[in-house]
Amino acid sequence: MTAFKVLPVPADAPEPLPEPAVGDLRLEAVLGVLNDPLRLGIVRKFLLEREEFDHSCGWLGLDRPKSSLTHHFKVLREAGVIRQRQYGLERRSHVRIDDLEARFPGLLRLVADWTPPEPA
Amino acid sequence: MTAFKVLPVPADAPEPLPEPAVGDLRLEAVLGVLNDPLRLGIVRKFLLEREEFDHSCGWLGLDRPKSSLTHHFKVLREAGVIRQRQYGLERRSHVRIDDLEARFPGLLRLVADWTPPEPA
DNA sequence: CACGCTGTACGATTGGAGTCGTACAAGGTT
DNA sequence: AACCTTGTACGACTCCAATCGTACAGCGTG
Repeated sequence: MTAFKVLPVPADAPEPLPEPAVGDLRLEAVLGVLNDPLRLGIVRKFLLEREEFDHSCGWLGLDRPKSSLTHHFKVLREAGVIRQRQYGLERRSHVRIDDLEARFPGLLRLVADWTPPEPA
Repeated sequence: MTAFKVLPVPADAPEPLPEPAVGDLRLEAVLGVLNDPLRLGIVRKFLLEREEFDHSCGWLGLDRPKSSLTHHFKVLREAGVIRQRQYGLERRSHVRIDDLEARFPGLLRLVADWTPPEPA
């Protein structure tokens, strides 16, 4: 039913970092977090190009300082859009596809179909 | 096909106020405008309780100063969420259901199903 | 024409979010 | 242990958006 690839979570995976429960997801919070082209691009790339279990912050290859990326990933996690786990050095993330699809069906489709604005 | 009631526009209706064309609607702009509980409530009420052709600003019965409401309606219009026409004294608005459904299918369903946060 | 009504325009204030530098913590590697 | 790598924490700065008061414009009615 879900149009996006959901990868299995290893049994020995670390606990996710603090995040809102599915029932606590708020539409206005999710939308308020997806109004930024940078974050929209992050979520979109996670949806379209996911191959392994999940990806570290640097996998995106964004040309921004690390402290900026930390900020955006934290914002996405606290709104309930992504889940983060600590794997040794790296903090890997993935989109909470099932949760978002359950609460806001169709929303991720819009994000995946989003076209970034002209860089010019 | 559209799940929302679309009322016909009278032939003698005034021209709409300046607004983005359908093709120019931007997801990040629309989401960025719907991240506010007040505006989310406005659009939701327009979707659920629409009976006449369209409604004036005061129809909502919101307990806010007029200058605040003017601001929010303008923001919604400039993002392409609502269309506004000047009818003599009143400026009446309606949600651009067809346009939004064409560009971002399913988005209005999420807004209509939205539950306002606890006022407590 | 004078008044009332709807809504705009403008400006001031406020709070919050994005951006990023620097310093630091924690795990891995050799 | 020394070092590298990944990412956090904190703080400062800037900028934008929300809020709203006041003054005004436009239309309709008596």
